[in-house]
Amino acid sequence: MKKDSAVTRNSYSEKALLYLREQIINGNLHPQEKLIESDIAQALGISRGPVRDALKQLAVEGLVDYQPNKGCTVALISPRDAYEVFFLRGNLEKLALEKSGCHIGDYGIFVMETALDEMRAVSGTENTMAEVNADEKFHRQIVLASQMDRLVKMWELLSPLNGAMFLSIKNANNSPLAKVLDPTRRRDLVTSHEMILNAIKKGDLAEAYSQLDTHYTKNGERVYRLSLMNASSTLEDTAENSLHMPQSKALLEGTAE
Amino acid sequence: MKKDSAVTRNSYSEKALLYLREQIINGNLHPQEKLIESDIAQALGISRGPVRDALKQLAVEGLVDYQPNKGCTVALISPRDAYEVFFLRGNLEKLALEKSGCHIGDYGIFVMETALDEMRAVSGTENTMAEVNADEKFHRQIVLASQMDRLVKMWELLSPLNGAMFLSIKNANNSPLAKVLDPTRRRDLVTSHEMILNAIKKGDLAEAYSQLDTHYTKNGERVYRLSLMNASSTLEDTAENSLHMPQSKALLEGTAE
DNA sequence: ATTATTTCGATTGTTGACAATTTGTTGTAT
DNA sequence: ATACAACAAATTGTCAACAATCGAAATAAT
Repeated sequence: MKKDSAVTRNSYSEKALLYLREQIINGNLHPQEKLIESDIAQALGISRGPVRDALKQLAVEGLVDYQPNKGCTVALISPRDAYEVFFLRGNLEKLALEKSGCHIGDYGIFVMETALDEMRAVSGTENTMAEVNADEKFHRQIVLASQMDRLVKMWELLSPLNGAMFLSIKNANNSPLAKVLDPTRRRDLVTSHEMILNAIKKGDLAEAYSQLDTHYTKNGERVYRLSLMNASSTLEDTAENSLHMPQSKALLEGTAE
Repeated sequence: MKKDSAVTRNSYSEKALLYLREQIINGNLHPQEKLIESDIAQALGISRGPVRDALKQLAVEGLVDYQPNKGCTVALISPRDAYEVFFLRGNLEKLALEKSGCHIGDYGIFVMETALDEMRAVSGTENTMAEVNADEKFHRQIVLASQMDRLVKMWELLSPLNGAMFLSIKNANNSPLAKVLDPTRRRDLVTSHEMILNAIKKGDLAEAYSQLDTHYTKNGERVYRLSLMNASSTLEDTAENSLHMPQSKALLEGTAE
């Protein structure tokens, strides 16, 4: 009777949130597309209330733009945004490492290696959602080790956006140019995480900083290149869309060494 | 102010949000006190919908704890939480300074000096809310100079909690012990900000870092001492505090001026 | 033809009622 | 008395209808 697991027993608000978040991250809903509460509610077979809750949460996460009395649109993630998210995520993780003294603990290490295995497993497939989940599981351990609740919460707030950009990289891979880049990227996904983990295992804080920097810097550059392709191919975009990317070389220098 | 139209025409959700946030920060609502949607709605003369929205937002800000199907309580801010908020705020500002190359701009400097004047003005009074506002105005310029929207948003998310702790410091000043500490604190409020601003004016990034660190460290230690006092004095109030919202039948309308 | 004004449709903001869930209470059996 | 089940009260979650607002088409004015 009471066996219904926590997942099945989610509230409608939660269901709508998960549904919309996945739809956005998977690219089924396109940037700047209008999100109409009644339509979403009808599609999910629920009423507008829970949908409104979900949209507000998504607005906090930055996946959705909200304007009072005007409604929500799927957020258009500019190269600038992407840079910021990677920069913040990376630096939050560096702060977490500092706080934990670069000590994750046996269980944490175990989880990270499990996540690495998952990355290797999906490395050949097209299952981007699995990639995102593995990546998140890996990095989450770094943040959790800080034992700072607010830091974790803050980091989690950036995760959906991070996932969205993961996906946008994948979508760009449908273009011919990207096909070439893809294998490189997939290899990097595994190896760069391996190098991070190794540094942490050694307890080498400076090295871990450095690996985190290059990891997020690479991602930043990838998204930047992607945005260029998008800009040239599809979007006859408005000027504010293509905000110039900051110096992509020293993307994350921060307090490292 | 001149934003009269904007303020007056705020949505009920926004009004409820501002009202509740101020009530919590001012200490009129006590930690762990249950927040019952119907009561708040009735007190404000509106319905539960907007109140729910406000509570969800407050939960994101960390001023309120939310449990599904159980409702909201005013967040109990532990010394640990206080430490984390100061730590994060300080480090976000350091990141911002780094990004701006420690260059705030003429207007920014002007605003910061204005904020400093406000601090000096209220230095002798009991107007803690004014202190909070001035402090916020000062530090916000640092963050804005980074020109990183996400960073600003993230920093703003911490502001309500920061304000709440400001206030809790003040409340503790009602105790006899704190009376001694108070003048010191008020002097520090001005001087420590002066030192931060001077470092920034010189463009001395390292010095600014250092001043920010000591500033937030001092605040952290203050809140920590406060928590010790609270623990010893109000020992028995953990379990059953008052349950209902006392005053303010129509306090909501008071926003016009 | 262009600009200003009005109307109207679509969408969000708000509400009060109802359903589901949690919590406290009462009664019963051991 | 204690533990446990059924019930009752309080509170949150959801819904469908209504009101307020925005945007665009239609109309009028210059």
